[in-house]
Amino acid sequence: MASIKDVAAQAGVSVATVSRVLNSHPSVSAEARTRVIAAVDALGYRPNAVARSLRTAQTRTLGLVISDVLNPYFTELARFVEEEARALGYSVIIGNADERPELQDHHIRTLIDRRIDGLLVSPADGGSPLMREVALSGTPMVFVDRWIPGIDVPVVRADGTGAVRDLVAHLHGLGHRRLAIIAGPAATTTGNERVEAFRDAMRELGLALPDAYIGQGDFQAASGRRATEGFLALDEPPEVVFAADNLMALGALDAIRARGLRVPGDIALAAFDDIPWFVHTDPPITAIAQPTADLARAAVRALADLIEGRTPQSVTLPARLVVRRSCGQDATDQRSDR
Amino acid sequence: MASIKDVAAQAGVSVATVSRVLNSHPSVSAEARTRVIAAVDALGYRPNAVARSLRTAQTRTLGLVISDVLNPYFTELARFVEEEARALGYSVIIGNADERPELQDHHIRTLIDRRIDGLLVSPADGGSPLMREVALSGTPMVFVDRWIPGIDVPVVRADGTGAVRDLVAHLHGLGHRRLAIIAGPAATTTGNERVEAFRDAMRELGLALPDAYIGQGDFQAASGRRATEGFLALDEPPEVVFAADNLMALGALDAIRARGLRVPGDIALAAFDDIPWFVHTDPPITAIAQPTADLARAAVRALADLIEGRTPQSVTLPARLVVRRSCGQDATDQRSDR
DNA sequence: ATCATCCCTGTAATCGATTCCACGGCGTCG
DNA sequence: CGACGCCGTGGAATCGATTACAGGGATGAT
Repeated sequence: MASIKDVAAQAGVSVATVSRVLNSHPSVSAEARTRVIAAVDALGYRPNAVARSLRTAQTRTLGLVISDVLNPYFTELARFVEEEARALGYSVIIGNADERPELQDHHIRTLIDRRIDGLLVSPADGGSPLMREVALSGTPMVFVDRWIPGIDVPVVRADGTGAVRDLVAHLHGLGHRRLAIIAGPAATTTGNERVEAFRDAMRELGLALPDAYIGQGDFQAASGRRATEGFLALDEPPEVVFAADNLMALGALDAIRARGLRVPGDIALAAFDDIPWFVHTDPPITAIAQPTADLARAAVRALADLIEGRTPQSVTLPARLVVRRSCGQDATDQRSDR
Repeated sequence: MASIKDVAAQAGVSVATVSRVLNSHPSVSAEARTRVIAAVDALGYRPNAVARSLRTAQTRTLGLVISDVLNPYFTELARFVEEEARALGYSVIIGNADERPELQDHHIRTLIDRRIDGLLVSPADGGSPLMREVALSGTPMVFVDRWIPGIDVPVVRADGTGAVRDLVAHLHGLGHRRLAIIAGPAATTTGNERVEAFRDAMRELGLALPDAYIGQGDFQAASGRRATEGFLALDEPPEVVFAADNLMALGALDAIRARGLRVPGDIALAAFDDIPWFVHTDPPITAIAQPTADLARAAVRALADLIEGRTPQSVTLPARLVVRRSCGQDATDQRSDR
């Protein structure tokens, strides 16, 4: 593979001149410039990004560590993150933590070793020593979706409290009183916040949230199934199951089906995180939709700001309720499907 | 960030010795080794992967260019690719081509510029000049899922002909005679092969595949919707729509719903590529499942073989039919759901 | 004509690793 | 006792870029 030296030789100039042309430095004569350009495409020369990174101490690469790529919400987030990053001239390396803290640490390690310019993280846990160390070390870092209290980096996330309140009101309006939730891991902010928002919204309507109606999940489908089986085995099972993410909702649906029950006839179902498939499930599932594309864009921009020395903004965008048929029909509550 | 020089100074040895310790070179005295190790973790030193890559001319990184991350099939593929690569000591950089050839080229460009050790590609088109050039240049490269005729690199893919034949037989057994297909782009191998397999299987049963029953899609949901609308507008619409991937099946389902028709009562639906959501759609969708994890593993291994100087294997694994309810009930044809 | 200035260019240092080569010390063998 | 070989070590070259610095030539001003 041709190097800058070969180009210099071919063009009859020094490597410095070649470098200047490539970086469109002003002080190069028109003649030298054309000769260099000719040599560059005669040789099919492409600058070695590794060498360039070593010298300039920047890689124009962002690291994105997400909790679970197979979760459509995160897939979509990753896709928009890459899109915005590309628009700003960055590449993205995605690390999939699979909701496993040690895997998350592994990815952070290798990303730092590769000297990525900044890190976008949706933490799978409450924060490892490594994560604190990285944040303290001055590596530009932004939390997206989930964050870690006590680590002082910008956070870009959706606020679901309003939408959860809307959801609970919707359920209440349909006559449901016994509402259960499948929570995410307590170590994640989204795990806690969604339960709290749910509890608060219920309290406002004078409903209690007994412990038996709080299932412990881990944002994976299997845990949604287990938690739902637990609910269904109660003497007085809930009338509604609200899953704190889409995969657990899928598991819940499995468990309900396995019992031979029907949604929403026998039990209602709702989920946090809306995804295209929810339109096509049987029945279509009522969900709380996050503005994923906007979150991704804001997160990348905050990180780029941090990297390039500007002042980054923490951003919180509202999530919104999307009513479908999985909680029952309600003539006063019709909305568009997507 | 501490460099090897700092470690050398701290340990009172030369950088050469530090490097030897880090690479577990044999000829280092036990004493020097312990001093170096002490210095390394006193300083929290981590080798700079960029510098190392420059010197050794290898990055221990693979590039994966896929046609569409939002397609659950490719998401899953990517996830298993990363898993296997990690097991072999490689990182993965994913480039999402979004079924756009120019974006695919962009990603190949930047990956090559970053000097990835090898490239895993599921081409979105029939092959750009760039792709041919890269293949010829000796960059280790492997095609996965789709491939490009005339470019001589190992191919890891699933063979769907058997499964398609099973599907057509299943449909025939249910009494369906007018079968339509939504094809993928003609520039992709999977786009063509699936149509050919379908046509052949139909011919074997004495069924014709009129041109009007071949819809042209691009593996995206919207095209599945359009093609299906076309079918439904025919004087004699098909009894079955077979979508060549899961997203087009989703679009087909949309179009069928929009017409107020029911699956499978009014029209049957089947898809290539099975995904977890197909169990939960209304109705559950009959699909052809690829052994995604095995494909991913085989592809990474072939690429690693190529990189490390062993002889790589092209691999073709069989896909299999998974019957659900979207084509109608058939007592003789019951299988487990997943 | 002389000198300062500006423009263009090249030489060389540098980034942080790896690795070839040479060298000093010590043990072994004849 | 001398030669040889081996082991551990350090110096320095190298990978492919960027960039500070210096120098040469042309130009303009005085």
